[in-house]
Amino acid sequence: MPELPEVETVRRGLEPVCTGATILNADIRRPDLRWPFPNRMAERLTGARITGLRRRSKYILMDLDSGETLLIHLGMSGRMLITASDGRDAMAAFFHSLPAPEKHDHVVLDLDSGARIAFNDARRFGAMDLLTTSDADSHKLLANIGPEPLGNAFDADHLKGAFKNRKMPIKSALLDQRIVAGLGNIYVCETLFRAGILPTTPAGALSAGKIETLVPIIRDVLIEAIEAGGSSLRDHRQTDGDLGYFQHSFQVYGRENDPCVTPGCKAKISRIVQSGRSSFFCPNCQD
DNA sequence: CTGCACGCCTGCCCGC
DNA sequence: TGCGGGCAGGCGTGCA
Repeated sequence: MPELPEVETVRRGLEPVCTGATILNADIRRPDLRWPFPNRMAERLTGARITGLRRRSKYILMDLDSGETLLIHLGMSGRMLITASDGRDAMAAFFHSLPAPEKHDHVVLDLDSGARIAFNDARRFGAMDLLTTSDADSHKLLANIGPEPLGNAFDADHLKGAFKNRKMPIKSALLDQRIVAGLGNIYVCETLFRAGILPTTPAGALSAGKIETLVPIIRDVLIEAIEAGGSSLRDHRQTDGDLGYFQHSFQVYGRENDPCVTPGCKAKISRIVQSGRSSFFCPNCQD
């Protein structure tokens, strides 16, 4: 599932073919994803030049020279597929060479670079919106998101404040986007394993020392996953269609009943359900 | 305010 | 081989 590292990987894949390119055609192939598309989205995208691609939490922000920003959320199964970015003459590419849209290609952008960007999302938990670039941070979906875990605003003091007096299990707290941006189920499980913290521990019960170790562990887990090109599981693919491979590095996620990777630990990985989501942990290494 | 259940949506995988 | 059910889960909504 696209969490922060996968979204960052997609952003990095899109950047070289998008930045500086003009959208020649926008094909909106259904009226909605999770929510209806904004009014006249195709018209507002057509002719706009892409000035940059940013990421905020799990959202991709495509800035346009029209003064608007296309907000993209991949949801659970969303992918951005790039095809035909081979430098051929753009018009020839349009009329002769681009592949037909595939199933679940809901929005297809043709760029003057000859690239075709297809937003493909089987489950349609994804979303798109167009917002005024200067107001992007106050957009409803972005306004209440916490600090970027790889940024300077994320530190132990921030977490201590967020966790204080909270009875919510640490698993849920780290999934709460208002506390820290971009973490999903996979990386929270991996983080808590590395930190030696049981997912059921009330956030407010964590010692200052544990919270201090949590910060660099969260950063390391995310950075390693970004460097590995994002994980994939069943749905997520990188922009070129290849599967990511951080999935091979999971130490607990998806490993129920498998042996713990800690040398000398003979325990098996457990799975419990918290707030309807699976938590994987080692009952011996985490407490 | 807090914490949690629910629904959205489809594909995949398992068991029969 | 086909089919039903469970599961995956980000995130907004609504409830206690």
